[in-house]
Amino acid sequence: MNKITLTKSVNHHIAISAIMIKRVFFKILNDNNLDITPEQWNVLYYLDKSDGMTIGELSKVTYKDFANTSRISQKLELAGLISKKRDEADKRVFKLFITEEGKLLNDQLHECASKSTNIALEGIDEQAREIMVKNLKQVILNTDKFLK
Amino acid sequence: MNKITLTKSVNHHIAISAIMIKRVFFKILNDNNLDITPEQWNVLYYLDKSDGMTIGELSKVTYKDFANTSRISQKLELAGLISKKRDEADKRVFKLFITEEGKLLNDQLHECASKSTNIALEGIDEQAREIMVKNLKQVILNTDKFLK
DNA sequence: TAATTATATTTGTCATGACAAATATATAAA
DNA sequence: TTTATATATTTGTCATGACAAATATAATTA
Repeated sequence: MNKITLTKSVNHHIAISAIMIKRVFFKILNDNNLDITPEQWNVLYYLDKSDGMTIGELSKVTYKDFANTSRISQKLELAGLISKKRDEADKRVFKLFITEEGKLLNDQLHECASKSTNIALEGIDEQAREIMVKNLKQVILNTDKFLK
Repeated sequence: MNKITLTKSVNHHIAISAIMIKRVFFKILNDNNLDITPEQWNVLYYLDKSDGMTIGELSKVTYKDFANTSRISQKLELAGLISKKRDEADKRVFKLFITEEGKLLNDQLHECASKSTNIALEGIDEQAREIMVKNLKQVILNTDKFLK
């Protein structure tokens, strides 16, 4: 039987890279006394771009399930970074809005994200980065298709 | 201020790819009625290659902390897939050994891992895969250095 | 209209990741 | 030798991810 070799496996290196990048981001957030997680930032990021998204819409763009997005939103609301409003037309739906405080924090978080990108990608030139994104998009497409 | 654009961010695509790949692997495990997680497999994988590793050694190679490795090992032991033996020379240390049952399962898991690789990397040729691994290794190196 | 089905969100449970604190044993220093 | 320090592992807590079940409201069908 053919055994996988992790030291050569793309999948494995993606997994480890993801963990390490998250750890770096965590550390930077911590060093800046920002009490928020990368996942929570993700939600802030999208709301800052298009305010009023629903939990469901956010779930799709963040590739998380409803349950997690729901809980992350609860925490952000509790922290005063977003507000939840029930949709009048469809009362099942919640729309989420970023608060002023959320916007301020979001700007700081962009700085942190930028820093962690610089750290992670040091020594990898622009062209190589673009190719990485292209191939990773392909991976996401492939896996998405399989899971449908 | 310069804001990040997630649709172009390498970091972001690594994170999403990692989640999606794990989900695919999970599904394949499930479809094959294999009651194990990708992380647990990771430990089995290493023990199958070099039996008798300690929790600490495993932590290093799997990029997890001692706490998680400890708990993952507990579950594997409970499932009869590995056994833990205290080191005679240094009684703080536990050495882990894969059982026959663990070896059998490990072979099946290699099949599943192979399947999920094929799914994730469809349409990406061998050369591109090698470049991906090379660049991801660089990311791991960079982040590792920063976290030291 | 009443019953059924679909959709949006929430809650519960378990595994994992981060991190701090606790425990046990080794090693080094006074 | 006693004390202090370092190392290996475990346990506790909280956030997140997967997944199933529950709840509320809409939309569809009989």
